Amino acid sequence: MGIQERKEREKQQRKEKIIQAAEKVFFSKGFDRSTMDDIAELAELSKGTLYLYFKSKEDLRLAVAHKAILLLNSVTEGIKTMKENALEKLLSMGRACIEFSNNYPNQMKSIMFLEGFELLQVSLSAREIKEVIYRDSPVGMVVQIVEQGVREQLIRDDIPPTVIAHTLWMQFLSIVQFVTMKPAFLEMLDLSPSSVYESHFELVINGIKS
Amino acid sequence: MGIQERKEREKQQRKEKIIQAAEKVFFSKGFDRSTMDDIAELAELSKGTLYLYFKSKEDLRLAVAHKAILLLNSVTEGIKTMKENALEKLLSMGRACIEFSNNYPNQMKSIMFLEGFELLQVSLSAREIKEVIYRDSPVGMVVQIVEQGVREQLIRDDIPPTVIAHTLWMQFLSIVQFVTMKPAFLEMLDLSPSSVYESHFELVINGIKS
Amino acid sequence: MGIQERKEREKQQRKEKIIQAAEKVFFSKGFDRSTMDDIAELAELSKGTLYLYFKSKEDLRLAVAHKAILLLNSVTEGIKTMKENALEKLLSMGRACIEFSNNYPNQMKSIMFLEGFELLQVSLSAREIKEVIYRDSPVGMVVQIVEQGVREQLIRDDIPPTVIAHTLWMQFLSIVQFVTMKPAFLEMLDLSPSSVYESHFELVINGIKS
Amino acid sequence: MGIQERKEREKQQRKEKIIQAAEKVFFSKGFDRSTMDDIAELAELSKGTLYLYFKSKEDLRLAVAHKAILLLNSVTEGIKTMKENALEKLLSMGRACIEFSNNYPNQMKSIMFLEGFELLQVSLSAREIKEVIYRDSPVGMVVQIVEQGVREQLIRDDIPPTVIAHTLWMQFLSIVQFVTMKPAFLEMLDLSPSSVYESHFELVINGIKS
DNA sequence: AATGAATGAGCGTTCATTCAT
DNA sequence: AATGAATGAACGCTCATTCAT
Repeated sequence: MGIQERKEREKQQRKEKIIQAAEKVFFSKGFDRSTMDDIAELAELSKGTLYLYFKSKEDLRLAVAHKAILLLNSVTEGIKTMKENALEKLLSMGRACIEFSNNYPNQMKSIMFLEGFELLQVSLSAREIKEVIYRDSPVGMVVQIVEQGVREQLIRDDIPPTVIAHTLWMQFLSIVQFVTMKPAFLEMLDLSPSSVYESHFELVINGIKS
Repeated sequence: MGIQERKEREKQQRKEKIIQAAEKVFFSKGFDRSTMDDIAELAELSKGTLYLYFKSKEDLRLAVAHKAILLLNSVTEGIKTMKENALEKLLSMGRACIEFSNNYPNQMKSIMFLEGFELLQVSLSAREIKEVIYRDSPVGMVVQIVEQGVREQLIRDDIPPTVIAHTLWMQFLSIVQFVTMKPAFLEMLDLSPSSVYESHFELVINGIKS
Repeated sequence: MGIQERKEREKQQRKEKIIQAAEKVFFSKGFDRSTMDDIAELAELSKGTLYLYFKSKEDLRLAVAHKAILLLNSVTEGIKTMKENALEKLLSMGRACIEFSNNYPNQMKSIMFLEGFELLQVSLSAREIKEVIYRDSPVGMVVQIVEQGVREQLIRDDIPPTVIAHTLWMQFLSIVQFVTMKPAFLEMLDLSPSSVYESHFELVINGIKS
Repeated sequence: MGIQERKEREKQQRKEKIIQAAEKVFFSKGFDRSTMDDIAELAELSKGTLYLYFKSKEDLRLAVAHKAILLLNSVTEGIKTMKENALEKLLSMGRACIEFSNNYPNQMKSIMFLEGFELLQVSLSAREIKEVIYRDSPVGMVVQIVEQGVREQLIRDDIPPTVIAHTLWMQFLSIVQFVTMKPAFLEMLDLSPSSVYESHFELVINGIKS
């Protein structure tokens, strides 16, 4: 009864707490430089306890990434069913992602990290990557919107929608990365993050119009 | 005299040999997974000697990246003085970079790596980053070309040239990263690298036109 | 009453179940490589429950050994009251032990283990050793038989019976150990276990004759 | 020249020092309970240095055992060429081994340990065992002496010499084990080690006479 | 009585860096 | 200048034991 449920809930909370600690550590020091000790200390748990919830550091990395992707999806989900046309939807989605990036910077870094560079240096099988990372990747939604845009004759049809969508997504991630990871450059160039984002959208939307 | 010069030359050769060894090791195993032993063995020097030429592993990483950037610059340098218009120059530069990426994949990874994600996870001071990495970054040339394009009224002037240039460069790196690091996806989507690159150029050039 | 007795009986059964699980685990993986988790899982009990019945892993090891010794005693007990002379009894006892070793190899290993080498590497007080291990050791019976043999003038009396008995017992254990733990050598030497055992008996009986 | 030689000698001395420390630790606490930290501390070296000389803990175990066997061989070697008959030689060898056991108790324990119980729980291939442990095992010499005894018609020929030799050797080890590891029992039985040894020799020599 | 979550000391091994030669 | 032996702080992970429920 209630007691069972409470226990289960506490277990989930603890798991969540570990994931949150791992997020912070992974994205302040990088995955390889993070230690299970760091995470345990931040989670206010013993190192041994971590292994009660996650079978390895790699497993924890995966959990961190998956959670971030699900969170981002929950934020962008509503856009799918909106009455907007494809170009407006892409813009909405971009802005939603940026808002997400402001609200949950660690999670955004996590997504970039896992969709990004280090992927092939990781000891994940291709199956695991697809299952865990890409099954729920936001890029899927981008593909759908681009396909809608081609049907609406708003988006050029001379390039396959999947290519356009992946290109857009990668470009978007790169801009977020730029803004997030190199604030010093923005200052140097006397630019605000939002102006960079809007310029980016302006450029790419312009680029894909039919 | 001659003896002095020979000594100096030999010193440079040794330094170069170490950098070459480090390149190979870093980009076959990843930076964190590379050991100074690996590098020393490949350089046919003792581990202690490495520290005569580079004060730390991080310092060696920097040297590797800098060399790669200089090499890329040497490849793109000619474009600056060509008779082409800005849009043609951007395309030329993009294609030159891709050719560079094919000819020197390790060096290209190095550039992406150092201009990319991990940068702030690294124990470099902001000064060092600017000095070593950005002083010679290819993005400087992109800025010049975009400025030329604005003068030629080929490129939109409603967004500052530096923003356009950096956006282009980051987008370009993200596409190279995508093609290089995730070949499995290209296969899945039944796409060739060159078609992805050309689509990318098509989109972004279209996007920046005035 | 009945309820009390049933509870007591169930408690004993649980204890026995734990010992059985421990036997299996200890003798398939070795004591040090066995974990309390292994044992708990096999006993279908929680790890914490193990500590209700045994105060430590070492305590459990002792219980396992003691049980094995009692079992061996039960097998050899009948020999004491037989009508045979001492030499015949020794042979009978040796053969009974070998049969025991075939029927209960794990238990035999346990006895060898605990009477053997590792003993002093174990955190047992001398008192505990005597109490638990030697109080019921089969060597006691060997002493009695040798004393009978001396009375019967079949066994030499120039060496104290206790010495002869312990020597015989240790030699016997060493042979069982040899046969049990190094089957590869028997194969190499093209020998069957039983021929080794019979040779051994032949030699030692011959050696102790008066 | 001299400098090279000195370095080499110091290296050997360090290796030897590590082996000596390992011997002490292994045989006071048992192999599994011994830690590389223990050994490093006793050797007055850092733990890392241990791995400069031995690639793993297991490798160190092997070195300890091999050294002990070689040392024992060096002590018994002279017996082979003596003018004694086989029975006298066996006695000489037994006494030499006992003297060895007194002078080098750790090494003797090492031999017993490695020829003894734990052998098959060890992650050594059969090849390694033969190569490292048995290639030089003293049992080989026992075989030769027994064969001589059969030729001299002093030792019974109804049991194959190899069986007799291995049986003798195992019995001998078991007695040494008894005396070495269980001194409390000797006290309890009011026996001196030497009387136990002599009784043992008396019994087994008597047993193998033709 | 029974659980199982939590602990934390400890393990074998690695490797960037130092330093005597 | 060059070496390579030595260091020691980490690392990911394990597991006997405890204790609140």
